[in-house]
Amino acid sequence: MSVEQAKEPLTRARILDAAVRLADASGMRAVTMRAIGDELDREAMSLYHHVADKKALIAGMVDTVVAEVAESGHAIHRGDWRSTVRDRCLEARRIMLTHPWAPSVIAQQEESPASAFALYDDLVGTVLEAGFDHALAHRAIHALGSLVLGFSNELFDPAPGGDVEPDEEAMRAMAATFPHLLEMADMELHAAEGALSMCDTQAEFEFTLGLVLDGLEARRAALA
Amino acid sequence: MSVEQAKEPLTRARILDAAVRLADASGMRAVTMRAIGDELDREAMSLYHHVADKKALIAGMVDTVVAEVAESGHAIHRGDWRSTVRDRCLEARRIMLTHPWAPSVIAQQEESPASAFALYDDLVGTVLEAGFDHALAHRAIHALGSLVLGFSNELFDPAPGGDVEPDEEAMRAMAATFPHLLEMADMELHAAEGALSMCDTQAEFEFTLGLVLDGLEARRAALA
DNA sequence: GGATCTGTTCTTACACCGTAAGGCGACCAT
DNA sequence: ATGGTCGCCTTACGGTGTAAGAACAGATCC
Repeated sequence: MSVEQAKEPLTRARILDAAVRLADASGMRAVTMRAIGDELDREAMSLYHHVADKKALIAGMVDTVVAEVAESGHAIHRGDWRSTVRDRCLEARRIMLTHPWAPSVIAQQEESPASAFALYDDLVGTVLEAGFDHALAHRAIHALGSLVLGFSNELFDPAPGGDVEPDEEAMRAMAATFPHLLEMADMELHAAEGALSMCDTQAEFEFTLGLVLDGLEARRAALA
Repeated sequence: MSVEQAKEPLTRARILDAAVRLADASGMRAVTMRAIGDELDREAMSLYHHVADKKALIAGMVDTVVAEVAESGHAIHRGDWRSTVRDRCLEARRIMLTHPWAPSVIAQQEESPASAFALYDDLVGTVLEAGFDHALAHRAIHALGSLVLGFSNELFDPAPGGDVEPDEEAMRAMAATFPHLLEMADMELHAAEGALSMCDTQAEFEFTLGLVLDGLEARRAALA
């Protein structure tokens, strides 16, 4: 019996890690105090010594993800502001896609996660140096932030893989009711050449990011 | 006893209405089957005859809000595509603000709400008529959708009213760690002249919407 | 009239959730 | 030894979604 090795002690960090892992694998529904406890081979109530309550735990999960985004910035090459900011946004999105639960959870937070400050400070520094004034920098932050957070939420992907054989009758009814939409879907599906869905979300994200960056550059040039 | 008037019968629509009302007033946490039942003077289990389960109920709530956005379009004046689309987006955002729970709940949906089709069909029709090709129309949809959904989620509002007397010491530490951010906050707070927060979210939304519309117009002009 | 059927509502019950309250053993300074 | 602190566990409670079936209403047919 004395062979039993002491269990790794519980830590806030280990708890948040387990929670994030659970959410990544099985969604937010699976993140319960008891499930996290199981993951770490402890009882649910033991978590409360390291985390105030579930709300704090979720805030911690958010902070973990935002910190991951902030750190991803340290690796990227610093060129002109446009490509620097572009790369950061692409990284941020990539990370969001590895944590599909994150955007909607972030949207529910009532306080900014602490690690967001470092992220934003860096971003603001980059654009100020490029000649943005403070007002434009501020707006840039909001524009880009909402883009990264909003784009994971696809409200519109009418043909998500599954329906191999679309119901003929329903299709005809749809075509009558939503002529433009069906026409567009037709063209885009044809252009996609047998892709699973008509939406290539990555391309659409990059397109929109381009729109926003172009617009910011135009405003910056107008300042000078 | 015979004076008792028959209770209004339960309906899917009445249930969804009550649920939305509850969420608007007290947040999603308050939306429980029992609470909805109370609101309608029924038992919780009675709801299940009109709604498959809670997931379906929430999908119905989303559909109600999206339908509200779709209908808000019927009233607006149809001018050039830019102002038409702009007005629709502003209306959509206004409606989102009356249902603060909606964006994060919409983000969790795995299927497009049915009423989104009418909304998008109308939007696609507007821009096609203005000379967009199908690919550009498709991207426009995604760009604008993510804007409306993403912008309610403010990740960044560092001074939200409450802290009247910011801790001097903490302030100094922050200034050392996040110089650009604090400088910007200073300038913007001064410019806002005693506003509650440095962020005027409506102005920031309209700014970003302008960026996106400008960009789309440039792409459209390049097609011709 | 009564009997039957059909669709709605209510009763009861259960498993699971977050977490309040307090107990128990291992360490550590006195 | 002794008392204190720290980390973890046990028990228990009220609230949640919902499965199963009973109770009730009104329409339909004899």
